[in-house]
Amino acid sequence: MKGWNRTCRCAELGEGDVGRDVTLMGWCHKQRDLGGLVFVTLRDRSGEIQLVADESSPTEARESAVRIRSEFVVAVQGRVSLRKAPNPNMPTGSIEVRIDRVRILSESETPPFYIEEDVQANEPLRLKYRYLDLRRPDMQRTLFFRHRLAKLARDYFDREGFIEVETPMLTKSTPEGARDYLVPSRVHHGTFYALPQSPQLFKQLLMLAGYDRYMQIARCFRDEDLRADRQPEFTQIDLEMAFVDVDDVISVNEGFLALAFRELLGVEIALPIPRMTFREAMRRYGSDKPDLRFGMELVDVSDLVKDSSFRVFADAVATGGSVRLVRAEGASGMGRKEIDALGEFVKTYRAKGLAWISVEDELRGSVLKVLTRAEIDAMIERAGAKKGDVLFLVADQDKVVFDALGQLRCELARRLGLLKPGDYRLLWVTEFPLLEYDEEAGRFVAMHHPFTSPMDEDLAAMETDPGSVRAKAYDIVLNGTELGGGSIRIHDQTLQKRMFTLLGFTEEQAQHRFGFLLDAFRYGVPPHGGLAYGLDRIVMLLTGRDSIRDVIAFPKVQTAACLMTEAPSDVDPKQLDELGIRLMEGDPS
RNA sequence: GGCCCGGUAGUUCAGUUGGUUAGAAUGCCAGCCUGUCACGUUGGAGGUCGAGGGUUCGAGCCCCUUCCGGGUCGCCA
Repeated sequence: MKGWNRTCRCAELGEGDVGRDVTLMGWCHKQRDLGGLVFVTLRDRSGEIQLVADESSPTEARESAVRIRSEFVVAVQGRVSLRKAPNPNMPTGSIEVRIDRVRILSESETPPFYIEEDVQANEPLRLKYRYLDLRRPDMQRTLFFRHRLAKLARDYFDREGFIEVETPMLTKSTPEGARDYLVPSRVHHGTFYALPQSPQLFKQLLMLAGYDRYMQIARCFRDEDLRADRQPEFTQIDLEMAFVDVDDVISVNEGFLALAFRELLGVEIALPIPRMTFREAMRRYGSDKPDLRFGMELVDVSDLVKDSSFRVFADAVATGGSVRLVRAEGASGMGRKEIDALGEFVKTYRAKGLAWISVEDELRGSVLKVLTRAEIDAMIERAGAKKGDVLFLVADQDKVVFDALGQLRCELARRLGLLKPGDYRLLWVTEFPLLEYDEEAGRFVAMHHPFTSPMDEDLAAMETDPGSVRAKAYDIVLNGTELGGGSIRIHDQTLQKRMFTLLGFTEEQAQHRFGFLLDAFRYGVPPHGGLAYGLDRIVMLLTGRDSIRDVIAFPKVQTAACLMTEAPSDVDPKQLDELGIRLMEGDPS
């Protein structure tokens, strides 16, 4: 910098620095030329400070200051002074730097949107000019937060004896689970690498290789449709431990979570974190990731209406389903319009309808005429409903009832204002089913992945009643969002073979897909298990963002495109030739 | 793949029942201005109403198609 060395960042200066000569570098946030008196607000990642030039300033410096426009990059030298007119709304508002020398390091076109805290620009515009968006203080705070979380994870797990190992990004496609991103091989035409959906198999091999405790901040890829909380590439804090069972994994992670909440938020987490089995979570909350910040537990009223003349209820029970309700306390003020909207809401989860009973002096509701007074009174009593409450009922197969009411209770909590900021409820959900039946495939598929260990007490049922077998699998849930999940893995070859048989793989298929793992398992496998956190989601939740795009520096939009780089893009025909790829007619290029 | 919402100056938006030359705020440019910090003030420039087609004497507005963006269901072991 031709002899200029930055002495500090803008907002690191305070009243204690008055009289000090400093050199600052940053971006012009705003310039105000009052005619002979010029103010420039200089911004860097620490914050802002006001620069001032007037008649007593060197002419050259003042003339430069007049030329400065928004987002010019400038270096200034000057003396820190107390302001004549302090600005109490600005952290450095009591001081300013009287500039003696100015260097305009880079000019800037007028940016397409103003660089400020609560930007009003559309998201597509922000994403096209992400490098400008990232200048905004809230984006910078978020990325600093993310950095601190990642560093905290590395430091904590290092202290606990974990070592970080990088696993391949170009690896083998294992088409159980999400769709893979594929990378064509130039050397072997017609074959493809896959980008990893997770380092799952590699971390298991590291246990087998004797590394004992592994962690990695790992990028993962899944070629599935995006959501507000889902990106095609995302980051996991990935862990694996040898010679452990469920409690060991949970214990070391509770230490991490407590530390993270303390260091990043100043929040003390009471340990141990409560646990709930999958079965209980579904029964009470209709969800495998219940939000415990509020009550509104599901109430099963199947037995009360199984003989009802109202066929919708009776038939649901008769065909193996159920009728359940949630009680919305004090919701009787809701208008028809709002209740109808809730009906539409549950339909997105395949419920056919939403019945409701509003408990008032005179009952109101959609099922008053089709149910007997005794049936209604019995439900009100079981739900513990008082005047002012509304009961919402869904009758269907359990899967639909749980899904619809589980989501409805969260929606009601949002609408009724039951969610308080700063309230953090962590929960371990345990004993997930090992398998779930896939109607489309006509077979059982692994709920977690095919290497998840069944619970010891359920081993005998694997062949007789596969759907009932529970796994040594666990999720960590925060306020209704899954932060991470993991399992104890199968380390026994015989058991692994039984698992593959259950999943309908032939020996050949298993060998083709996971042969390297099965080979490895012949050479001495320690019992092992682990867990992976969604780093992006943790940052999202702890910084209170609604969109995962806000916690990723360069995210993709819903169509998996990057608006800044315009990826994906067509490529030079020569590149395709080298890869032995010919596009079908109608495709670009 | 389904459903819902959106696209108008650089930006954020308004635009009535289809009717004259499409507006506001802000930003930008120029002049003036010595304590501003949403500076003030005077003047000025700035539009492919996402794109294509249709209906009409006439379309930002109605219809069809399409592109782009958002939410969501399916999907995400």
